[in-house]
Amino acid sequence: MKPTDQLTVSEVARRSGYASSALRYYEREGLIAASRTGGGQRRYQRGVLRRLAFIRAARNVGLSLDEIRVELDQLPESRTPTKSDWLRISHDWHRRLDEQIEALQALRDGLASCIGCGCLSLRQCAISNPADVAVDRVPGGGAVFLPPLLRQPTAQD
Amino acid sequence: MKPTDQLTVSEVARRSGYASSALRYYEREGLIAASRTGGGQRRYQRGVLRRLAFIRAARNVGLSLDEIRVELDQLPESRTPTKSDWLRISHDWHRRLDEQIEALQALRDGLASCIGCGCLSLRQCAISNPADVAVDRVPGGGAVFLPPLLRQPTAQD
DNA sequence: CTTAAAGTTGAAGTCGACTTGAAGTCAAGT
DNA sequence: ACTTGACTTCAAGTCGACTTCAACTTTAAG
Repeated sequence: MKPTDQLTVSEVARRSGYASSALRYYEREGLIAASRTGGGQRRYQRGVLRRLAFIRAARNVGLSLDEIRVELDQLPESRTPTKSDWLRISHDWHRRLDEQIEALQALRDGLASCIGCGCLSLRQCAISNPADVAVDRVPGGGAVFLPPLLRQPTAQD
Repeated sequence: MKPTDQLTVSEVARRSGYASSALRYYEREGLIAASRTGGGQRRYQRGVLRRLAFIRAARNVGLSLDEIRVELDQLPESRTPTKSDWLRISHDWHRRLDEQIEALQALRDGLASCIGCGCLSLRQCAISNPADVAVDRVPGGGAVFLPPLLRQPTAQD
């Protein structure tokens, strides 16, 4: 096998769209791995690109790096996710997205009714008071939430 | 007029649902105002509750405090927003929410197609590569994004 | 062999929106 | 007058996900 799976940092950065500092950070966080040259430089295997695409996808869906690590650890080693792995995960992600969408729609619709009703005081306003939307707030402090911003798309060629 | 508009910090905190530290922070940031007693303690006017409700609503829609300050400054002084003020603002918020919803839907639908097509590699995946969704990225670094989490509802009585 | 580009580390900085802590002051009831 | 709880300020801390910096070292080309 050719040096095809001996990608340098800059190459992975370019192809994944992540900054090299982010790659180092992800490695420290245990999300990706790399071997080293004699001199101590990182060399990545091709598979890391798929892993990074997965990470970005998960971030887009709203998962934290901690959650992503758990998800990745569930796929033993570098085992390529099986069809059932992917089914399980994508179903979960789909559900998350649905929840986020529903929360936003409820908020938007509440706003629409506010426009109509002229409740300028916002006192009972569904927008400032979306209690029915943000339920499921876990006692411990966890929560149901809407996603952070949409991350940069992969620059992968 | 009775001391009705001489609310103490703890009272505003209780009725607005914001921590008193948050109220102090908002004051420093120029979002709300308070008068002082001889001894230097804050006394709020009733109107601050409406303002806080507005702030929470705006936060729920995804505005930053900076954006909210601009919005508030646009309403000269403590002028109660007129019908047209509110129409303008709520239209803007509605639009923002629609954008966020559309972005999430595109993401979700891309995910659905991924499940069907079995593109486990995620190479061309719409989820890791939602370029068409996150357009409008301003050159300067601004962006189009999805909202942060849904804030706590007002505890206002 | 030289050189420039690319890579290395650890520590510290950034951003937004607050919270926490320490140390001291005010307001109100008895 | 005393006590207690509410309040004050200013500085620093927090969280997540990275980025930036300084000071070196390795690699590859010429």
